[in-house]
Amino acid sequence: MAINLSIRVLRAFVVLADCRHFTRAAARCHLSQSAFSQLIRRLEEEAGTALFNRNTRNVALTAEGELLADSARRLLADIESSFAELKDRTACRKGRVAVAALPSLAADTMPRVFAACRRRFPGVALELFDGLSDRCLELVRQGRVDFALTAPGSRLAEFDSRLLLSDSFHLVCHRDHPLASKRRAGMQDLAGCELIHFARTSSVRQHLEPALADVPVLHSGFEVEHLATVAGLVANGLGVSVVPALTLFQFRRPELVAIPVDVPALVRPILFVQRKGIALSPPAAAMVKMIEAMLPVRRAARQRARSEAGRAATPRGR
Amino acid sequence: MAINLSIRVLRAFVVLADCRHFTRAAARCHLSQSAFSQLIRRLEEEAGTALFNRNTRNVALTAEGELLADSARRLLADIESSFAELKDRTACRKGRVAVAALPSLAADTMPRVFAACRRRFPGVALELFDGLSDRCLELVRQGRVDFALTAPGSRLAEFDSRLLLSDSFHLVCHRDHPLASKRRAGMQDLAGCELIHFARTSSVRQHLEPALADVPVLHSGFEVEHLATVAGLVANGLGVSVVPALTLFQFRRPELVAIPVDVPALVRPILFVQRKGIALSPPAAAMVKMIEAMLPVRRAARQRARSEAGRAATPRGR
DNA sequence: GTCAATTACGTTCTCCGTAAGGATG
DNA sequence: CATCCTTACGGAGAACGTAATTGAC
Repeated sequence: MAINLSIRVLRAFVVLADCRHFTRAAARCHLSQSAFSQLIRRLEEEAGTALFNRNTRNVALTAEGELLADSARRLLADIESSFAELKDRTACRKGRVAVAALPSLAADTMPRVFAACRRRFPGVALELFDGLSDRCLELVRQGRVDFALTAPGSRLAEFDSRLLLSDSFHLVCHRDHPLASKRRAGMQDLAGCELIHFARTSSVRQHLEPALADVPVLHSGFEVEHLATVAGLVANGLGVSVVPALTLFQFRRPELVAIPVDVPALVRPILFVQRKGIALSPPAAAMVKMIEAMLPVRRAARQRARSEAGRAATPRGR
Repeated sequence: MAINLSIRVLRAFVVLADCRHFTRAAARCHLSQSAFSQLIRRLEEEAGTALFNRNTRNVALTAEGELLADSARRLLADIESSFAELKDRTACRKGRVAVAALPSLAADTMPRVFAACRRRFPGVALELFDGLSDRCLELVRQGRVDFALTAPGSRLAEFDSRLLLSDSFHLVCHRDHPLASKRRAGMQDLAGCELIHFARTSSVRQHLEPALADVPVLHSGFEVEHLATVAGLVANGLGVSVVPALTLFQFRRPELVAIPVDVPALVRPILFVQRKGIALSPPAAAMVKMIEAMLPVRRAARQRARSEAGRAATPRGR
């Protein structure tokens, strides 16, 4: 009673309806003519009626065959377009990738990733959300983004996550500051400096706090949210700050100097986070691959930044 | 590359998409859960992408799965309605039967067949064409009718035909006519009678001609086309006629008498004719079965007519 | 520890191809 | 009698079920 056709059978049926010749239709379907004959017979059994009037000389659709042929043609077109759509998505010719990232990554790394992605997969729509780690995780939780690049946040165990890179910290100060000539800095070097703090909610602050526990820094009274503000304050000699390497692009001004902080424990882990047990969509997976491929470059860039740090954080050509 | 799904697989996919539980979906598809799992895996291979995010605890569609599920639901509905339409036709719930028949059959036999057919297959549209045998055959040739009930005509070899019944002849005359009291008649009884002829094109005339070759009948001067005219002429004592049993319904008047003609060679074959090598549509085949089932009834009716013939051809109720 | 999906493996069954058969023009 | 569809039959591969395995909560 239940219908159990295969698409192959429907296609073979339509081919025979078109060329009205078993031998030729069989050849066109890459089947022996005998197999083709059996296939049509089975189809007719399933349909419960003859679909072709045929003898050894002529083959023509019956009225029922005409009816089914119309449906079959429509169905095949529909099936094929549906699968074409699916293939377009798996081949990243269509689709959408939404990413949440920390402001630092959203401002520098992700635009470069997106640019490469747009070049390679022009049909894929790209979306970016920038926010602190809790906001990033919330977007992942809601399924509004495919994945997030963020620091560890609350309830991280709800997600699948893995370490993408370990972001080191740099001391940034005015080039006229006493520390500006150093090639490397330790936490104790900050003793007596006026430190510009980040808001307590930021992951940077949360990483710095323990490391600064026993360093007698002077509190500048500034506790800002945006890196650009930090840069402005430091550039005007109102204090120094300690920022992750990934944010250094904000500090590439002639009057500023960035010095790597040599405290192995002081690193900000950047995680790749996605919903637990959810496979990435093909374009999202492709983007992740691109991000990972760009990571060595970034590491090299970090090395370059480190070696440049002795002089000044000069703006990179772009 | 080419798609080779079966409907079963699509249906299984939709079932799983609906109930998001392999074991239950497998049961609903009457498959072992293992077979079901493999089936989904094969589908995903064919689709080229994961369709479900799943672990041992949760099953949910991926974005690609959602896409395919939408298509699949639509496709299944389409396929099922197409096949339902086909089943309706094979089950004679829908369809059309067109028949060509000689005027005698079209006026009496076919209406009764059609009435029975309409009762039994109310969804089937019925069409009737009445015409002489060449016209009937032409309609069959053009495919405008499914079959014809007719006398042998020109180029009969072009068709598939078989004898449906042999129509005997009756002498019809006014009840005051000298022959009216006979129970049976031979050709020689017509000697000296005024005979009302049919048009030369009619099959009746063509059958009578040879049998009358050596009978010295008087020619009435009438040569008409319609049986009702013959009946009118005979009823008014303007002559006698010899007509096939199937036309006797035209002569059921109190003033008329019908007497069977006992000439074995004088029969008019009524053929079932269809296009060569063309299968009948299901409702047409059903109608043919009904016609054949009604034939014994007709034979019985003919017997009844014969036994009534001694008295008068009294009108049957209706 | 239990429930559920996957994997392994032997069996069954479908489907194909070769070859013989039969019908038609 | 040549062409072309159908039937017969044996083999290859797909699909199924049982049972063991893995994984999640």
